Amino acid sequence: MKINVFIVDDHYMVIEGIRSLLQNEPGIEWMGHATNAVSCLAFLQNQLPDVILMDISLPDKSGIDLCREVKEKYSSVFIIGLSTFNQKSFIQKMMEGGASGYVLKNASQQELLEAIETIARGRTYFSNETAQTLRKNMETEIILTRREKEVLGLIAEGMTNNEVAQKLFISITTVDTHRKNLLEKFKTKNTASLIHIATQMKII
Amino acid sequence: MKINVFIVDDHYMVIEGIRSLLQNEPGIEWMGHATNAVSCLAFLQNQLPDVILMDISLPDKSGIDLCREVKEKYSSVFIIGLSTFNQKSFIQKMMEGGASGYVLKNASQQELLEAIETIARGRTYFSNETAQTLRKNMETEIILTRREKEVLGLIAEGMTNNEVAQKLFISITTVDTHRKNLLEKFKTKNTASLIHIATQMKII
DNA sequence: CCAAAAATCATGTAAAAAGGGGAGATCCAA
DNA sequence: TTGGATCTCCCCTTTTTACATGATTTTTGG
Repeated sequence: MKINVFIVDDHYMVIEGIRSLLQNEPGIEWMGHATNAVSCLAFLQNQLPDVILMDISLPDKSGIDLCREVKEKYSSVFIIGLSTFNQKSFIQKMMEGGASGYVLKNASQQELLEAIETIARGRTYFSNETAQTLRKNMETEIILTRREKEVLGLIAEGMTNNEVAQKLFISITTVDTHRKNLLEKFKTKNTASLIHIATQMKII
Repeated sequence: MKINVFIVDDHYMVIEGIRSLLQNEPGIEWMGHATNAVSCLAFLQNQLPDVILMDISLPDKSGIDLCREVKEKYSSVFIIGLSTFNQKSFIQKMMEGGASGYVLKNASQQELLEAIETIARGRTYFSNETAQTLRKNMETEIILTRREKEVLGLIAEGMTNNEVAQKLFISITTVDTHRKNLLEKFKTKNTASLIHIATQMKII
């Protein structure tokens, strides 16, 4: 029995690339593609693939959210995260959202096939580099609370504690506490490196 | 006469995607691909394409450097920058490196063809979004001096003025001056937003 | 419902950055 | 050779952060 594959990605070239890579594979049936979250969900109302290849960045919604949504509604589909970024925070989030694996866009045909076949069997798959990244950063994952993310974002925009406090209708000392906790979580000693790291990690 | 096209990109799927998009085009001859700068240069020693589609991020060398190098050696080839990032700094640098245009990876088949054909005729081409970005930021290009970049990098690492001064064997007040000038150039009012913007622009 | 996590607020001191203004030395290109 | 850009240095004041320590109130997940 063939594995029905669907892809969600806003990059035409990637869609074409994957289609081309999978076209002549006897074990795989290409069901089609979507370039955004909405049309993906629309498609799923009529047809259910076995495996969805899903980009983490989509125009209308993050792949992470879409992943969660799809898994809630259709728990039987298996999702493979797809991205050019080999970054822990994304992988982690995608997995939390219910993905079964993660493949980088520079994956070879073989790797891609392996991922699809492994995941269609209900197992998990990570491309080599990804697995490495996961292991390496597993213990250094930084989890922020909603409020901390909010404060961090405003600080990155150049706001002072005072301004953030006014914006969020809280005390300056509270903002200061959040800031301290952020410095603590990121193991940094000042705002400059905090913002630098957080920006690189695409948290802000 | 057919336009000979070559592609340099470390993402297999993108290569396949473009190949698939161009395969049945009568006016275009697919010459092959390279996944890194070295093999690209090796290829060019034997054969010279009319147009090279070049990713800005390659494993061994930045596309910007490769672009410059290729144009120096083979001034007759036209280069199209290829990227998922619609960011001014990249586009600008790629153009300075001698590229004739810039296309985003979510370009449609039509857009891609248009770009190749336009550029093969010696003209320049920008995808819609790209052109917009270019215009929008044309006047806001930020040029830093060597010393400023150096100081900026150290600040991003979490160093204080004092620490930077010791590291660079200069006075604290000098570092302070550089910092002030950086804030001025970036039109920011504190270090947090300075680092945020600079990091996003990949200056650090 | 209850414990844990998150968000809130406070006081006080020390350190660092922001903002303003001024100025000499060097190097490079027109 | 001269003017512009860059790098260097200094003083002073105010604002903002960093660090230490402690505590109360919501939220939230099991």
